[in-house]
Amino acid sequence: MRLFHARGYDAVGVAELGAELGIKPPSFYAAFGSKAGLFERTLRRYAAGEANVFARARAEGGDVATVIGRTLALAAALYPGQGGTAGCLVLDGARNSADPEAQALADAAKREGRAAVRDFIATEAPDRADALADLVVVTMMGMSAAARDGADRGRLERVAAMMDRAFRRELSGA
Amino acid sequence: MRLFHARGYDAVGVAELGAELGIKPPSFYAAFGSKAGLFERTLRRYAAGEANVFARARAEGGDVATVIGRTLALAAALYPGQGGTAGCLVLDGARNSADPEAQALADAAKREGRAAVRDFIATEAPDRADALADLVVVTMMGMSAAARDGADRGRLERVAAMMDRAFRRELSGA
DNA sequence: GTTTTTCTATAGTGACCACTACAAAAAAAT
DNA sequence: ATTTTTTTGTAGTGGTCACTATAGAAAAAC
Repeated sequence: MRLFHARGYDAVGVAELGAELGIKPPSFYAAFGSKAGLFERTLRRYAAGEANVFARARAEGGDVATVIGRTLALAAALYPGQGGTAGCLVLDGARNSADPEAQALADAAKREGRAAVRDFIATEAPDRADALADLVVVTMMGMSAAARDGADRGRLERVAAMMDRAFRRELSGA
Repeated sequence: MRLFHARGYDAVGVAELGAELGIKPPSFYAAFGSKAGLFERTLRRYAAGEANVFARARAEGGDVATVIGRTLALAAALYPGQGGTAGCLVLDGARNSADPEAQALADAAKREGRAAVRDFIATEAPDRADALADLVVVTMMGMSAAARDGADRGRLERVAAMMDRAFRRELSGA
């Protein structure tokens, strides 16, 4: 997971993935079927863990604005990463990949994440849920890209705080 | 330029670039020196043309809030692209590239663009210029990523309009 | 202890990568 | 018209990619 997260799907080879796991290519293919097979598992584990900042924010309760603000703050804390694993694996892991299978897997994970945010927002603002979900998703994509380009936690948190205010303002009615 | 923009630096080969230009590999290397050499030229042409939405927005005049709002609106109109060339070449062209030279070239272009925005914002809000520039850059990165993932012009313009309001609010003093 | 089965390592598959040596053709110069 | 220079196409360089055939080692069954 670390390698995919740090360098993206295409830039890491099967031999290197095997070395990280302590296995050789034949065992790799016996275990995962293909490079994309491991990527799919990796995405699943990633989205099921602490990287799902929206799920974590929602678990603590609160109204829509509170949960979204907490989501952005958690993303700002998470995205700088460590050991080169910056940004979000789902949002940027298959960016510019030449492999359509990897793109499709990441795309499905993104759609799932966006749908969860959209449906949650819809509980308070059903007719503006799409627009507000786009605002949140675009913000998270931007924060992930900025983190990948070296933005540290302080800068991301500053942006997250401004976006929290923006979201509250938009939610409460233009 | 079209190929780099549509698929990213790594995913397009020299043979294919030559075919697009109507030349064979040896002529390609005589003309550009290397694949990264063409990428550098491509970035320069891109940033010197209509893709530099901030320069275009600034050329029309107005105060900081007006120019930034116009910048975001122009980006929303440009980023959906055509023929697969979605998003911004500078912001996403070398994303996840395995070639450090391509990354460095894109990085330099990004820093240049951010500095221009920052310095412009500093003419009205010198002590908040960094934070506000981050807000603008993160927004544009997010819009570029969203466009690459298939967001159409309508959705991007909706986000741009909300971000315009957010920027105005932040600029006028939290 | 012998046999059978499962696993894994070595080594290599063809395909594609950025890049180039070389020779033929076109252009320029004398 | 001949020579020199530049340009270009053919073909191939070593390297790396995802992926696999085969054979030997470990483990399980009897």
